[in-house]
Amino acid sequence: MNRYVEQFNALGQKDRLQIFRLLVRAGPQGNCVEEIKRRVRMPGSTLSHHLDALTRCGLLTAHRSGRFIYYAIDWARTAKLIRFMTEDCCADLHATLGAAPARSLSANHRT
Amino acid sequence: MNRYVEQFNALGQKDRLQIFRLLVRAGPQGNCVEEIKRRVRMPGSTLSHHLDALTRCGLLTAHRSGRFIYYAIDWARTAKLIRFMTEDCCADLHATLGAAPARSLSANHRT
DNA sequence: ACGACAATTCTAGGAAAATCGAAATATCAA
DNA sequence: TTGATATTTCGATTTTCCTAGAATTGTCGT
Repeated sequence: MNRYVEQFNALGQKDRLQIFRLLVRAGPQGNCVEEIKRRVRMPGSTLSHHLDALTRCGLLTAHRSGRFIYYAIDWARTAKLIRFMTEDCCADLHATLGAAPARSLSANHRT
Repeated sequence: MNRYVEQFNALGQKDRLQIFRLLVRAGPQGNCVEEIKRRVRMPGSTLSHHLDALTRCGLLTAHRSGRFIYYAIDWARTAKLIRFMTEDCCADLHATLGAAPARSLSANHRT
């Protein structure tokens, strides 16, 4: 579960979520840092740290190709995170996704 | 999208994720703070801050009943977050959820 | 080997978050 | 109204995160 904490934490930051979504749209090849930088506009060192955070927690993969390093979504891990949310974490919700049942929370204390 | 950032961020902390999962299992009634505290074991003031964070970002609802304040999952909002992950954010994955397709990222540079 | 380019690591300052004891607020019961 | 219980707010400390310039590493072309 600690892995999930780190992943949620990685996505819980404006710039990093933006980067993540960008790479989702980039497809399996991903994008090199230069390309990402062109789109999100931030200093290289800052971007590098964000990419590192996303990679360390398993959301992205990185591989070098010549002078470029390509970052791409790690689909296996990402799928696991989603599964965690829908099945493990939100077991109850799983059945009612989208329905959002009305709660009835009036008179019930246990004393 | 900022709402989602806050929500991911809220879940990106060990204790808060634990609280969240606890409340998922607690069902629509939720639990009062005392009950939660008995299970997660942390000082009241710390717990209170975590509950506040989870509530402010829309993941929980709170309502008073006598001396107790019950916290429960906000299913509508939680469902929205999951939908964001599966549909909006991970559009590509949406089709292949659970399959975790093998990536082929070996020899493909664009230079 | 050298110069240019891609990206990371180093370093350090500032901002934000986590923590928790103590004091405050709210509700109930007698 | 007093005392007990439930929870939050206040205040202060510590830790963790974000940011970004400068220095560094790795790779290519010539």
